[in-house]
Amino acid sequence: MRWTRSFIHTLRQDPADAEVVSHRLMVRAGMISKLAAGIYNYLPLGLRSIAKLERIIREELEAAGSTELLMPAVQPAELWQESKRWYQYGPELLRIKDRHDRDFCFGPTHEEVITDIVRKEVRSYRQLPVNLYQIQTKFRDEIRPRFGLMRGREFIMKDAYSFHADAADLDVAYRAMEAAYRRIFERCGLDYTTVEADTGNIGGSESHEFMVLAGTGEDAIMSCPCGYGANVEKAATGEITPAPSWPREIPRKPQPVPTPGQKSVEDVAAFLGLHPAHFVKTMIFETEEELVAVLIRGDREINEVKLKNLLGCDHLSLASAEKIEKVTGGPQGFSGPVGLEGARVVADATVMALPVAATGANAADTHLVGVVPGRDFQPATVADVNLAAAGDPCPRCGEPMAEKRGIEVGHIFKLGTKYSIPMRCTFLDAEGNEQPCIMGCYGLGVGRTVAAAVEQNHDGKGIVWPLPLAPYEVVLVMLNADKPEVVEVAERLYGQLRDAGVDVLFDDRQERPGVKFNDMDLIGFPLRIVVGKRGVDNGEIELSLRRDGERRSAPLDGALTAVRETLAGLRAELG
RNA sequence: CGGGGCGUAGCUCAGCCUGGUAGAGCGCACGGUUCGGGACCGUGAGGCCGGUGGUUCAAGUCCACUCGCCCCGACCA
Repeated sequence: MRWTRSFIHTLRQDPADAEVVSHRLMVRAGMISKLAAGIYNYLPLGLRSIAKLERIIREELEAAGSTELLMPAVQPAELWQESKRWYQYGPELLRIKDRHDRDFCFGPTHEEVITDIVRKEVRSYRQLPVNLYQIQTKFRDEIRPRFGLMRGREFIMKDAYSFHADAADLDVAYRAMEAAYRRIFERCGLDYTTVEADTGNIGGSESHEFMVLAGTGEDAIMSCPCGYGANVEKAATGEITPAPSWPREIPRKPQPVPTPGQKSVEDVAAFLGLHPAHFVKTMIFETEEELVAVLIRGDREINEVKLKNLLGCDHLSLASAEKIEKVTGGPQGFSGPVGLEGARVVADATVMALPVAATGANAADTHLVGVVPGRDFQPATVADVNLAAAGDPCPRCGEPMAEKRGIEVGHIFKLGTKYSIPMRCTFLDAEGNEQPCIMGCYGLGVGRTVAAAVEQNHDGKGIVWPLPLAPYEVVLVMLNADKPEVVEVAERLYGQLRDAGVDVLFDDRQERPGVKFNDMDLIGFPLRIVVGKRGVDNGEIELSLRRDGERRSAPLDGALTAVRETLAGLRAELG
């Protein structure tokens, strides 16, 4: 492709509305442009990177036994009512009406549609398993779209769904898809990790996320050199370091002490000469049906996702000051478990491990010191609702874990029968019994993966594309485009490269060298070839890699060979 | 949904406080000089100052409403 025939428009200045690197650089490089909040145009350069990723995805999924289909973006409400998600999804689901006033939605995901497709066809266990995927535009009306393609409202996603006669067969497909995902991200040249994940709203038994590691990632993940990795929402820990020993005597019963105006654990601890870990922090949550007092050690935080799963509720939030006062009898900031009767008490294991503690007294400006868990209060439930933090011991090997940030680019689930039962997607087994299909689903954010690649591969000048995702692998830069001898050489070389099947963009613009070089650095083509008057006079061209910028000359008549060798070298690095 | 900010030329922004003929840089067009790391000189085109309604002799500027966009938050007792 010739630059002058393509549609490539770089920006000299950063767009005012772009915050993160990938968004900024992709807009500046002319790969995407914004149409509305969270909705982007994929311009020719951007689309090429997307298409390259899609090709890799297709190859690996087909190899893993999945078959492509394409489902409608617009879906009838009836299906979503069958699965009950029509009522569970909030405003994130874009609902629309047709001219007959019938309800539809723009699909944020396709479990309902695929289940409908499969239930209409599958009758017998002999027809299973089924494994289908699509690459398609989805829409989720996010509360706050941001970060360009990283978190748009409209986005391209690969989603796959599998249907099985039993859990063992689902496991086979799950492992195959997991392996396919690994190959996909490896082939893209991305540094990634997998983590155990919470199954969230989609539900199911087992789930893994694929995270591209980048300091700017939205998700916190805990990882251990031993190989354990988990989303912080799900992460377990080994035994947490015990609190320092109690610096005074343990009374026979809790002693109230005045703590005027001291609400936060840190403040009260300092005020009383104790360590935050000596405290039981009591937080009152409310769900759709009850109030719950949750106890956590004072130096720890509550993991609300764990808590939500434990309570099995749909809604979870901190209770208002009024409700706290009503249920505890004391103001916010002075709650404690001793004598608390208005709410179910859930204690984290770290609390029960405390030999003695300080807590709120459920009375204004008062705390209790010398509270012995199990003696002075008895929680209804003891569970792990602790939020893992950097340095906590790994649940598998006990070594300290690190907290890293990642960009979630893939998420696979064992769904089980969450959709097949309500939607009656069933088959007859070998004994003639009707059984629900066991399902898996497998998502991969296409645009987000490309954005993550930029997030992970850039420098001060622009993008540094990994070869497999670069919009073009090679850019041929013609300098001195007003010199006929240069034009002749450049045109001939471009023809050779094109005929040889090299993925090349020919910068045939009449621009000053500085402008061209800066554009190339900004867009980040892996291999740059420069043809200019200086080189032509010497019978040479210049090659350089974007990632190191080192230039080397090659004889003009050996140019094609040099390009091929360089590309072969880059491919070999990817394995 | 709450809080904050911003909407002025294709892009990045000034002008608004203190009302009085619409600005800069970049980009674009033309001419000239330059030409291997975002050149220089000259000339020029380009704006219902997001929209609506007020106040006023007069509104980009003040007021109200509205739409759009961005940021923070929507949890830590």
